[in-house]
Amino acid sequence: MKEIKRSAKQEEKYNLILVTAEKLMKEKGIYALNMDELAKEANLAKGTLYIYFKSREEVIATLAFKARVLLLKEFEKETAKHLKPLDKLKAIITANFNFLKENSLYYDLVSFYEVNERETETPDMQLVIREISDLVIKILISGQAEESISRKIDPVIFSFTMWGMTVGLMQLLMSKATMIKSSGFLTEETIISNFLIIFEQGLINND
Amino acid sequence: MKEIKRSAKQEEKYNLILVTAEKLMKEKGIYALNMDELAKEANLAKGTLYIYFKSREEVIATLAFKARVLLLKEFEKETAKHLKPLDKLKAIITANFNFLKENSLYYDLVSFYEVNERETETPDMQLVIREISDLVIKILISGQAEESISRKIDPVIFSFTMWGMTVGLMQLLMSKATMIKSSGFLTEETIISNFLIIFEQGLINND
Amino acid sequence: MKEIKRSAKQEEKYNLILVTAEKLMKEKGIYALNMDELAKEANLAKGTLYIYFKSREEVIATLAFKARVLLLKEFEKETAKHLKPLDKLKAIITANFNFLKENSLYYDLVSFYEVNERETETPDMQLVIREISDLVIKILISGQAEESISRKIDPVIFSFTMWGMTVGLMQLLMSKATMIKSSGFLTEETIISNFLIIFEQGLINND
Amino acid sequence: MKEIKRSAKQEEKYNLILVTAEKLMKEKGIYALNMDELAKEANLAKGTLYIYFKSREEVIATLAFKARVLLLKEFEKETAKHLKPLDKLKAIITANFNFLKENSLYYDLVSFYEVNERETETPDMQLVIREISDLVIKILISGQAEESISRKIDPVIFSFTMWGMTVGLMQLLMSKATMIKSSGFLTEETIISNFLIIFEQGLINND
DNA sequence: TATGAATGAGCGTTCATTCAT
DNA sequence: AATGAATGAACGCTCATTCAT
Repeated sequence: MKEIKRSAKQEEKYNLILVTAEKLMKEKGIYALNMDELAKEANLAKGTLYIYFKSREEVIATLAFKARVLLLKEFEKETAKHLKPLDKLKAIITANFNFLKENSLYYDLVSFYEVNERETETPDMQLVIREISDLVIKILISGQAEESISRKIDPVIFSFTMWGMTVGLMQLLMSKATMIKSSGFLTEETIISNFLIIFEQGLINND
Repeated sequence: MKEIKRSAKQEEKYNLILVTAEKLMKEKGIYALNMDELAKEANLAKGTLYIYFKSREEVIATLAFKARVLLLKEFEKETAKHLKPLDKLKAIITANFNFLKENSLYYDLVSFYEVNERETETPDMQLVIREISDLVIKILISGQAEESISRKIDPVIFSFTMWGMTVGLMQLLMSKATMIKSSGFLTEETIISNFLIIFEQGLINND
Repeated sequence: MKEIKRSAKQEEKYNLILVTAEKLMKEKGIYALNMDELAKEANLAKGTLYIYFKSREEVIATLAFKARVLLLKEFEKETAKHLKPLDKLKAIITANFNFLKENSLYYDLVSFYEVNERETETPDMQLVIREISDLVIKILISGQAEESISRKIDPVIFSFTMWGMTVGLMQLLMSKATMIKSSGFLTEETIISNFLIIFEQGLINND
Repeated sequence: MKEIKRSAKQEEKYNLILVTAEKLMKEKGIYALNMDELAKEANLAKGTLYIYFKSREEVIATLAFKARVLLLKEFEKETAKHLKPLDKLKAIITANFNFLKENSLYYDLVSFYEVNERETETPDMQLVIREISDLVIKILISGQAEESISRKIDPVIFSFTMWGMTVGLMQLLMSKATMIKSSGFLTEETIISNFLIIFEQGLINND
């Protein structure tokens, strides 16, 4: 994605656009990003945006890509801290949750592309998802090898399932954030820990 | 929600708008619904739409409401077919999946209102979600009473968790539908059944 | 203007429309009058309005007519209280001001038709203006006859001039009402009395 | 008000819009100005209008501002031609009348903003009115100083009164233009001169 | 490369009026 | 006479994209 070599100055401008887009989206949401405002906020001409990005869509897609990469890095970092496969998987879920809390825009971006089948979903982007998927698959296989994780679960399918249910739960946490806060009973943490209980229980080998 | 009595003719027109909106959204997505096209496709004047619906938003909200009600009904019907709590819960997930397959727009609408905190989310609409939630809670409690389901799981939190992870998985199934089909390995059915294994394992009482 | 004989019931409905229109215009201004709201507020079908009035314009025109008649009556009543021609004229200006204060909508309506040359300005309506004009002319002539008012002033022209400047001043009073209140210096009363000084001085016979 | 420097070409387009708006308003009235027609008539895309003006309202406000400035300039020019305060004041009224005859739209615009308390009434615009007001106040004070004008009249209040009654008279002249012409008796000139007689008589010092 | 003026299709909504019943 | 559903032109405004300079 735009891996053409660029001068430092160009690189800078490219990043400026991205950073500014991020800032604006944080303020008003993904859909509200608009090229006029983006240009003005970045102190660039509108036309310039179109030199660096083919379309508004591409700006968003690029950011979504970055978000995924960041998420992947986070997963790699957190799983590395644990030895047991199950702990690694739980670490992914926790990392996911923390990432959401600290980068809710990034999370929106991940979901945005998850929920809608976009034409701009480039090979690059799919690759990252694939890597996340592979990470999970490897962990699961190793867990089955050491017999801590049930062999009933297919690793490839599981990586898919795990991603879906985790993202779904996070989305719900976000969309119901105010409801949760005002409930006086639910907290994000208890919801997550309850989920982890089921999740762990669901995976362990009982034979 | 528009439960004012109407003549048969009016009812017909009201439904015509809804059906047409549904059709258009199926073709192009929820966001793409636009009043010009809706009017033209329904062979009505644009102004007529505004006799039956206060706004574009209300058209969508009405459909979303219908979708939720339909889903609730489906859940009630399917859970009634089973006796064991765990089977009831699994029936909900399966019903969810089947509903998705047959009414993918409706499913989009459910998620749409799930993901975005809309102002048009009326008490009516929340009530339905509440009822779905209650259905799950009751099943879980009865499962814990008969000791088939682990007491580690909080019923209220679980109803929340279950909804989030299920919707998330369904969304992923939808957005990756073509990918799944072309994988030659994954099928929606195997994904669901794998999920059910984890789900069941995660809930059962091991004491 | 709609002087066709009507049954009492019809007359009642006709008046209901007018009264309701008046009420709505008081709340939101002349321009904001809208037939939907008018029908709903009067508990009539929209079509019914068009039985009694040819158009929205006619509703407004009718009310403007009533306003003028009321104003004329007021002038007649107030001038009758005085003997001296100059006092009569001053009474008209004061009456005008009081009328404005108590019936600002009616005043708006008078100005509305004064400022814009409407096609709906019917002979009836012009007649009332003519009568107001005649009232002023007669007073002026009598003042000139008794030599209290300068003969330099042409009565017919004066009736025109007086109407223009008075309405103009009243309009300004209305449009600058908040400014006047907040000035801490100007009051409507001092403005009027200052005007009356000039007015009187301008008319009296100095020979 | 849009005093940002612009290229000649832009200035030209800016003026084109204003000139076209003026033309259209002359044909159909202020209220009838509409952006579609304006764009078409000016051979510009609708969006282009919104580059130069924030809104329809701003187009009108800009024209109204120009009208006021023009009027003020006219007043300054005409008053400068006279030495005696009373002659200066009469010159203002005459200038007002001539301005009206030659720029009836501009006059409408002045009244438009006079009659309706608009939100777009910016400080700039108020300043001009203020300057007109100050011009009158100074003349009156100098007239009182040299004892040609009655001290009974408060200068500040008078500037208000004079503006109201003059604008009112002009409006009436405009709205009754056809009636006046067809009367065979009234002419605009005799109306104005009659008004001036009263006006002068009303102000002079009789002590 | 950079600019930013220009475009114009598109949008949701309003509302005076008509007309079949 | 009375209804109110239906009409559809009209409106102000937005914004992603283009392109001459």
